[in-house]
Amino acid sequence: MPEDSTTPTPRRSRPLQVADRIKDWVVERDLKTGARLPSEAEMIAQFGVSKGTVREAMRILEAQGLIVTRTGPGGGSFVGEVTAEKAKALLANYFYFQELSIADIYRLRKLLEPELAAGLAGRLTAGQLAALREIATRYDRPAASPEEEREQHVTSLRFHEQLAGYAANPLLAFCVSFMARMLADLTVYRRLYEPHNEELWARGRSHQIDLVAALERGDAEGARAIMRSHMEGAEDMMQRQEARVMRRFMSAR
Amino acid sequence: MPEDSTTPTPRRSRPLQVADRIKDWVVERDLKTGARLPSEAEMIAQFGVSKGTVREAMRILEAQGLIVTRTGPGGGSFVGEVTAEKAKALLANYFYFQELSIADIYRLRKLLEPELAAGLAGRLTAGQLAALREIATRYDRPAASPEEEREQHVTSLRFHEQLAGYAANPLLAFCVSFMARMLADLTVYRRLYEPHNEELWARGRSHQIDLVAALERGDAEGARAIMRSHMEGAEDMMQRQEARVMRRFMSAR
DNA sequence: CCGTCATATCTATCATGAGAAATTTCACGG
DNA sequence: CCGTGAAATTTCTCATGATAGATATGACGG
Repeated sequence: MPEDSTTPTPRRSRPLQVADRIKDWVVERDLKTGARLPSEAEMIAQFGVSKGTVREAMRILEAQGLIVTRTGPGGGSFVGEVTAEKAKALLANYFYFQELSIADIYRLRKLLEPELAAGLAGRLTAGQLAALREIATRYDRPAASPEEEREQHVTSLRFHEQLAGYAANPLLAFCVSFMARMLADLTVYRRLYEPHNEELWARGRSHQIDLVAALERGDAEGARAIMRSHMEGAEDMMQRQEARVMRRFMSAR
Repeated sequence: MPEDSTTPTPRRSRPLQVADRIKDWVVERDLKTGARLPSEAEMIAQFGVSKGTVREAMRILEAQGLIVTRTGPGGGSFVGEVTAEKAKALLANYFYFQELSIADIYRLRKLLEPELAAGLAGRLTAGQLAALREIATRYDRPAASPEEEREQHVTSLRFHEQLAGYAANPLLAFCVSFMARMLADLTVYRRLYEPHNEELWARGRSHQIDLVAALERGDAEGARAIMRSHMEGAEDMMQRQEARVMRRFMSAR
């Protein structure tokens, strides 16, 4: 790898240095989620910096989801597992600047969702299957209003997020779940002249129900085929609408 | 979506609130990368909080890659595009806790890399093709030592990152590039009894060279096939070694 | 013995002000 | 015209103290 020796060493602020040392400290000792970190006062003494500097370092780590802090007796800072939610929010900030199109997202969905479905065939518990069925059947009639239609769309994406949550492959799970999240955060401007397509709605719904059945009977290739078809239908539906990604920070709130 | 009304309102610290308001401020005005934010003093007045609180808010936004700050006259805080590097580092923190296996990563690589290659056929400039060739031919002989072999492996992954950088689809580009990065950060413990497989090395190298040729002549399906084959060979190579993901924060340094 | 509520205590949180460090600007001398 | 250095400006760091919130403790009533 070509080392850029002309880099002017972009000065590393003290809070950043402290944050780095704490990260190293955690990794070296292989501290697990929930492990206690030194108190504010101890860090001040340990690193020889002021309280303000320590606090800024803590905010940095907290913003990345690496620690959590609590006040009160027994309080302090603790190693905190980065949640999928947090990771999605942070990653969404990146795509805020990237002008991502619906087509871009669906190009990946069409590759990943069928693979996810196939991998889940015959591996779900009765409870998981029931949860999926509950979501898939939550709306049993076509949307009566644009608001309701949007609600149904979000629910449908919830189905995919739920499904992703069951995957054994964490990377695949995250990618699929992230895409569903991005799509749910779209602002959809329905073309007024585009009539609501009831047939597409019915197909999408039965796809999800059929998919759950295929998963239940362990039919991997069937599940893959259904999902592939489902993705094509969904993309069609999105493309017919004039959808744009809402340009905003998802904000990790 | 089921709203959890039992959520005990997990108190939002003042720095977090200030960070939120600044994000909203940026999004509302649709400020672009490089746009100037109010000075520390102005924010203190604007939000009615102390300097420390404002600074903590800035560190939060900075940790997420959303702003950069400079000292001196004309200095201050500025809207800062989240870089791919930063996004990868933040996301890597998530997988630090997830026990990701080589097989998990390759399952996605086998799906995405061929697609990426196919989409690039006939779309690269002479300069881009030359850059790829330069990386692919950087090592013209089998590795003589374990260190050299690891170096070659990292260089090979650089090839894929470079390729991803040319993709038109930002999501696909990011996923592929991220996976290459994760693999490059692996700690590879070569099995001592496993002899270096010279044939696999030669195949991998010619794959990359053939791929560039296919891309140059606009042969999408050829590129896809070569990449698919290349992925299978690479996975084989990784699996033969005893590789584990290094458990560490990539630290966004 | 067990639950519940007030209270004490522990901890992070928030505020203020002084001074250091960095970086641009601009005047000055070569 | 160019380099050098002083001044101005902005964030950065430190120091200290007061405050608020969460938890544990213990008293009290059932």
